[in-house]
Amino acid sequence: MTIYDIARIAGVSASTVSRVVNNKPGIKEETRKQILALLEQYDYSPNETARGLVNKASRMIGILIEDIRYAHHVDIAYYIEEEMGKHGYCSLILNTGLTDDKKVEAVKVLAQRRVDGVILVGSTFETEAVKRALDAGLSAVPVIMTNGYLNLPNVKGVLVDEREGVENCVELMRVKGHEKLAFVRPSHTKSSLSKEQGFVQGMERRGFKREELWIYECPTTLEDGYAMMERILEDHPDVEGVIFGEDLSAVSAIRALVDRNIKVPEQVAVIGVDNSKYCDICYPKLTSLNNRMVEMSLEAARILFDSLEGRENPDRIMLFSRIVEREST
DNA sequence: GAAAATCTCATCGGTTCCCC
DNA sequence: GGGGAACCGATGAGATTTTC
Repeated sequence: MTIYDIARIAGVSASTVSRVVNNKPGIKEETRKQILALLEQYDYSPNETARGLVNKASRMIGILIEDIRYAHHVDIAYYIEEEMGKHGYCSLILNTGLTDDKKVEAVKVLAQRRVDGVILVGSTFETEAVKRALDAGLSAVPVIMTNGYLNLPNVKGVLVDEREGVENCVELMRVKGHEKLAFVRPSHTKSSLSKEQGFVQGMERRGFKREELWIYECPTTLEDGYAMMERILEDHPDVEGVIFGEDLSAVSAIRALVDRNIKVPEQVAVIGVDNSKYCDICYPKLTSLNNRMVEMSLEAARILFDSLEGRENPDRIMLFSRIVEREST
């Protein structure tokens, strides 16, 4: 059912139907009522593709996520999709994969789909290849990056100070009496490097030298988190606390400690990052750095909508993380 | 003369400007 | 108040031109 069909049935032109659909003035009340009744009767719904041809707007935004299997990525997509949906925007969510090639390909897909705006989830999009792709294909639409930033005129970033947050985790460990600490970063992203920097600064403030620090890298899986904790215990049996760059590995690490009858937190304390749902379903419950994923997602959606409506915002907005203490510290 | 390359135009479903 | 027509951009069908 198109406006032409409605127009034919109503005995008016398509332009008259279009005016009624868009609540434009200049239509006799009687005609408006008749057309509205027909729209209702035939359950008319406008063809957004056709609208997009004229308005040069698709009412669709793109959300790029590196790996949608991660719980906190799903959460971010959920909140953004829901928030943008309230403003009448439909979300196209793409799982880009790890490599630059795939991320660039995803940017091209969004450009082909003529999305009105884009949200990039995570600092892993902070690469030269992605920057070039955005500049080439999506320079005319607003792009919001969560937990990262690219220096382009149409890009804005919502960042969380995870460096300071992890530094505070080191301080919490000290207050709780845990001196010998290890840090496990999830991968070599800008965000995880920032967390590592927080660990280094926190430890240096306590008199440790950079080369003395126990820093590891571990993929974000249950198996790898478990194996990583075993390795740390093997390398440093006297370890008193471990800070993981994300929650999933930290939860596995607690399991590895419990399996060895090592008391958490009395003998080894554990802290994660993300403050995800995993924190409450393990025993003891995991202390975690709340990097404010929900607020960051909502803020990204708000800034994107502002940009689409022509309202200005700063290029970068910084949110501050805070520790949520549970039983593992 | 046949095949390939190139060009032209209608089509889709809306919106909006101009005019009666 | 309301109709007609141009227009949006990609696509494909058909017409025309070029090449071998």
